[in-house]
Amino acid sequence: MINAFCSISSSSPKFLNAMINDHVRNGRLIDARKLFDENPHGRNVTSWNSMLNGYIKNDQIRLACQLFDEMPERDVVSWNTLLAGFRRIGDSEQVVRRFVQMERIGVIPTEVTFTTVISAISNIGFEALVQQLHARVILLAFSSNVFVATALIGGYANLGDSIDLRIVFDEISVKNVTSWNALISGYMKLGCMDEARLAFETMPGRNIVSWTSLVHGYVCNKMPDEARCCFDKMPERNVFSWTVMISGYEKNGKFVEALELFLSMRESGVCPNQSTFSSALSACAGCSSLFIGKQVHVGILKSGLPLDVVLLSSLVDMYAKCGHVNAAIRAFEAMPEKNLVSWNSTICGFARHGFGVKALEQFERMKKHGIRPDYITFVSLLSACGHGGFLEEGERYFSSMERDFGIKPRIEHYACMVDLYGRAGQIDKAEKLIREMPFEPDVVVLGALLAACGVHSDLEHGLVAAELMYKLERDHPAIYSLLSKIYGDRGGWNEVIELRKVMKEMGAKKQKGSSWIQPSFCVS
DNA sequence: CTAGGGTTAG
Repeated sequence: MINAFCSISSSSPKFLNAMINDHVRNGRLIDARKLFDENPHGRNVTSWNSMLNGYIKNDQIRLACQLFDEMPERDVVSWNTLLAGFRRIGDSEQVVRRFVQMERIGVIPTEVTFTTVISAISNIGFEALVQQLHARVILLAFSSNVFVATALIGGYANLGDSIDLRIVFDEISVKNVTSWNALISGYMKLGCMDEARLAFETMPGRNIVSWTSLVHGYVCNKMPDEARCCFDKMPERNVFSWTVMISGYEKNGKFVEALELFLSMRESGVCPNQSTFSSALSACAGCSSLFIGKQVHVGILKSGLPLDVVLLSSLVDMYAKCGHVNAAIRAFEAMPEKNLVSWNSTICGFARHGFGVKALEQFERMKKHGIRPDYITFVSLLSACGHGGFLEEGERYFSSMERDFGIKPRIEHYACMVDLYGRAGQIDKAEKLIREMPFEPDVVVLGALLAACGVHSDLEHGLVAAELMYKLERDHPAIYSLLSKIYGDRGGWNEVIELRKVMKEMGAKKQKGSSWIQPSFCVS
């Protein structure tokens, strides 16, 4: 009896494959491989495919590639599986490359192939391929396939094409909740609020993802109150829904609301994950709440979640922004692997708390570690130079960013430079920079110039700056407070009185400085 | 045996 069983298991590919799949489903990769190796004669393409899938589902893409190369024969499923593997790790380039390769050697793609490729390129970079793949989908009569069409909805959403988005959706012969959800997300991404709402209301059945997509859509369209209203109506919430709403408040600058909601989540019994904690830390960073930030930190440690790079960088950033620069550095040093973001956070932390020299030193360390700076690094560096009064260093960094690092200065960088020149009293240089920069000056740039004119009581340039600012934002308080300061300095009291009157009429008020009051609740 | 929708630091 036992012998009979053994002979079936080793000679029947069907049975062998079922066993391999069972192992893979339960994460027993080693057992699957052992079974696979022990039955060299009972294997067919499907066994190889199952093994390939096993590596991919267990995030062993390298081993998967190795196995793929060893395969004696490959069918379209082998290719589809490999493509899915690259998509899984977000390697769109490999997906496209392998897809082209497979076509070249004459493997006929299936609906699965298109679903995988289209959804992989929807992320970024190959958007132009969406229409071309769509054309092939039409020719092969795959348009009505719900999987293919759902992937195409995402593709057209990325292209900003709400018309084709709808056409693709209408082509689906049997729509399901996933395709409706893709439609909602797509419309929301393009800012088509009414269409998204209508789709949500008319769809036959909603699930938790539909609700979460709607909430997320409101968040992305800067409507946090609408989002909350929808969030409150949800029949059930999971960690995704909570995280979307918490990070939504955070992204819209409603930091206290974000933290209050984080507290409610803890009371609800739903466990936060790395994203949730990360968003909570950002909210603490946003409102400089060191008190809550520390408690969130403890919560992370107590949760036992793996500390990934994203989470640890949020932690560094929180401490840096809350002014606890030492803790930021300690958290940074404790990171097993550091990335650009965590380096940036430390440089930014030094810069904004007046440790200009340390910010520059940290930048040098970062370069020694072989990390390439990005535009954010330079914003921090230039602002460090501004706060420290390092005019020459600032000029040097500014000119090196494009020359040595290929980073085109953005308007933020020009604003830093205007600030730098302005503080040094070189208002003409600041003005020249503004005239020559390839952007229209914005409120930040003009604000820096106005501030400089105020500090140095430069009436002539101050008036010009104020006039420009007036065109952008006629009731910007900086205009009036700074002009009145300049006139006041020079004893032009009639002008000051006149200005005060105008300010009163417009309701402009001098911006008040205030300290951050810690919200008086606790997060355990 | 292979496929689609919702979160993530500066």
